[in-house]
Amino acid sequence: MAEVPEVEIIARDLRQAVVGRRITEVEVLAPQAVRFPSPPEFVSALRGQRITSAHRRAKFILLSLEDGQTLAVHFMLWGSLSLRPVGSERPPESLVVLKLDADEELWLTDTLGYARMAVARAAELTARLKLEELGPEVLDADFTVDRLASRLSRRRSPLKTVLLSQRVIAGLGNRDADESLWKAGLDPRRLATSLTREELTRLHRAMREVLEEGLSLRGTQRDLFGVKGQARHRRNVFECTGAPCPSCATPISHSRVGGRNTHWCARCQPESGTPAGPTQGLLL
DNA sequence: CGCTACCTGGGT
DNA sequence: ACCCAGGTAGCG
Repeated sequence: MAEVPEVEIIARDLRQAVVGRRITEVEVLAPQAVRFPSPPEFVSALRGQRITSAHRRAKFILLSLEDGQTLAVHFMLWGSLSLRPVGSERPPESLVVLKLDADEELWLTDTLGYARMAVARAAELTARLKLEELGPEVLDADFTVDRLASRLSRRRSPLKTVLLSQRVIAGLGNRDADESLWKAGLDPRRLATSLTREELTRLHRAMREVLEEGLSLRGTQRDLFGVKGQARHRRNVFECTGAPCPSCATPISHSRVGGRNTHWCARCQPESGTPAGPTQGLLL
């Protein structure tokens, strides 16, 4: 439920509503949600700190603290952050609660319980979370077709598998990878190294459009304030197995690629040859 | 590099 | 009663 558009929306909300505020209390309700340091050290590292900035890198949210440390948050599959007035009823899936200036609370919630937080000085955090090893951000202005081409040339695996690796390219999750490949008219099972220049151009454009659209609709989930995003009904292939392709009406195929659920249109995304591609189709 | 564990709620 | 999940670390 938490792909890059959803994470970016929360990061933007945090920049607006949480930066400049002070963490006055910390409650660790689920100790496994704190990656490092130990939960008691985590609490004392955060307590009293003012939050000075909020950024996203891949699917991490990074909150800078005034003493130079950084709080990292990762939602994994179903995690989220919510900002609510003190006294609001906390959902049972709350993992960590940060009280802000005595009047609001920031909740890390996750029904699956995989979401994680970590605190350390920037250099240590970068090393332990391997942030330097992450690939270029799809949404960055300097992410060019050339950059995509050189990143994809590094691994001989199925396109879908390579696109999901944040160490190759940072930006696509399972849903957005399937949607991007559909828009680009590319079979997810093709070797990542096999794309022509024209196909790379289509993929580059599709990836950026998919993420931008998700952002403009404010994601599929609730934002920091509990408002639902509108992107959830804008899927063309993801979890649409058997439904007609929006471009050509062929039933959408489904299988596992690299252990992940994968959905595509066998007609618009042929294994080889010169596809028409849904971008030249009737819809969207 | 590909597979599995991690965990709980909701869907089948 | 199963089964499965939009992510990732860690293992063989």
